[in-house]
Amino acid sequence: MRESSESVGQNTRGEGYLQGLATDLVIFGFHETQLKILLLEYENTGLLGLPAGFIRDDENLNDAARRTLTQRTGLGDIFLEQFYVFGDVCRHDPQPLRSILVGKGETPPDDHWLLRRFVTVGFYALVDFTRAIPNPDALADRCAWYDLAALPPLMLDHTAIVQKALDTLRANLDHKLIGANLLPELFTMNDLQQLYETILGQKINRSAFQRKMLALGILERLEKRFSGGAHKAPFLYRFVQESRYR
Amino acid sequence: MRESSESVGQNTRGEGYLQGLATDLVIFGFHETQLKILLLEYENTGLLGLPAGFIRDDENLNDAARRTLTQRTGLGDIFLEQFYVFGDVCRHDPQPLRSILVGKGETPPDDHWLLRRFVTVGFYALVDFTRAIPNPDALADRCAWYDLAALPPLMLDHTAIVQKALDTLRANLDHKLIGANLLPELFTMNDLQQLYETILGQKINRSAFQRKMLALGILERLEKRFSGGAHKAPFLYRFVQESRYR
DNA sequence: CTATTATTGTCGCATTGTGAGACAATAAGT
DNA sequence: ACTTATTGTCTCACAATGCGACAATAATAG
Repeated sequence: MRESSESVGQNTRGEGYLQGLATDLVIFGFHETQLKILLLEYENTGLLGLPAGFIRDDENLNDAARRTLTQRTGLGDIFLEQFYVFGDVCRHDPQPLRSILVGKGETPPDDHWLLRRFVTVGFYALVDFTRAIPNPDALADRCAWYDLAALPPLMLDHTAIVQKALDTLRANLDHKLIGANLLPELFTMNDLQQLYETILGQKINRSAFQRKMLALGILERLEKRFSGGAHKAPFLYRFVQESRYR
Repeated sequence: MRESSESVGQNTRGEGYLQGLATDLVIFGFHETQLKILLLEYENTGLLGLPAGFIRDDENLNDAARRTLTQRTGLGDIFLEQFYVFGDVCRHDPQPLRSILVGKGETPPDDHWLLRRFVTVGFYALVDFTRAIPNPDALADRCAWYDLAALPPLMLDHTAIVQKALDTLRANLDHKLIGANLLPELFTMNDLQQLYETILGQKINRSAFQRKMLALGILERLEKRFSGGAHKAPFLYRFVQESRYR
């Protein structure tokens, strides 16, 4: 699939896209007891930022966000949801985008559409770390996972956007089936508990957690696992089919 | 205060406003065991719709929504929060807006900015029914309360927007102090319970509700009331100061 | 092959939260 | 004074939760 974003730089008026509106994606992954998010690196500028996207004239807002998600991860059928709209005037700072365009060898006019004020709709996504294939967009040089607990400074207000996404994730932990989207197909009860502890940032009682998760009736217990670590081999679990993806 | 929206009709290019972005407000009130919302009436067209607003070039998104809220209700210091962005292409239908402009004696050109596609940020507000003074905008003829349980057909996708706002209200009922914004300064425990029952659409056990509310420590009990109905006079309550408004 | 050791699955107990009913207190009307 | 309906509070049963204890078990050490 050809990425239309290849042209957003040369397309100085942003023709074919909604003006002044964008999406910012906080894409969560989970690996080795760490929550991670995908960031884009802009090498000639030293800037780091969230994956972002624009909305085509003839495209639904949510579809635009999902298109961007698929372009960055190679995955389509995963959890993705709006969480907040960032619309303060003080967000507007054309400098980072100008640096990025210049770093790409372009000389953007002062009224380039990407240098104007943008309102951005924040989305957060939950992806299986082992299945995602990070892929930069036309303006970025790399796309890579970063540990949420040791996040470097981000461009614009992206740090605040990440914080708000994390708050939303924590608030929705009980209601939505978050584990089903952040864990691989098969996992142990300990994997699940470590995920919850990492998201909430606090310890959870082991037996109570196990009891509660099993009582929900959304887990399917398989045969035991063997190769892994020392000591008693735990069961493997899988989410029952209807519980994935919402 | 002069209402800038007086000019959005004649201002055919929408100069000074963000293009293609608007706010829609679901303003909840509570009166006589009924949940109500504010609607605008457009007399020459038979149309009904939610109060909406635009965002100035130099204005924060949330401030724009609050400005519109104040213009419609006369109230500023009340609960107001984003709940969803409606950005589907199929929302776009220039017909209702055209009818409204024509009904106002204007002849909008086909490329009038109000007839283009709009993405709208949904906000919901909680107001004290007894304090609000409904006030229409420049395009509407009346602004009035409508019973949520018997809502007439609304223009565009406004019925779906109201439904989504109600879903959000129910989901947030425990976390946010919703009673503090929908009830008058002083109220009885029965008032509070009827509000919760109306929002949730189901009966609540009386003693359990009272026990739980008192345990939250957010209520201040005053002297008894007298004049009201027959039978034992209930206590009056008030929310402790810090609990209002978030 | 046996003992050690750490981890897992499960159970029991104490505490807390919740649903439902009961009762006395009370304020208006008869 | 009596009736009646509503309120504030209590008790009881039951469910949910936090916390510790226990046996089962799988890899490793001797």
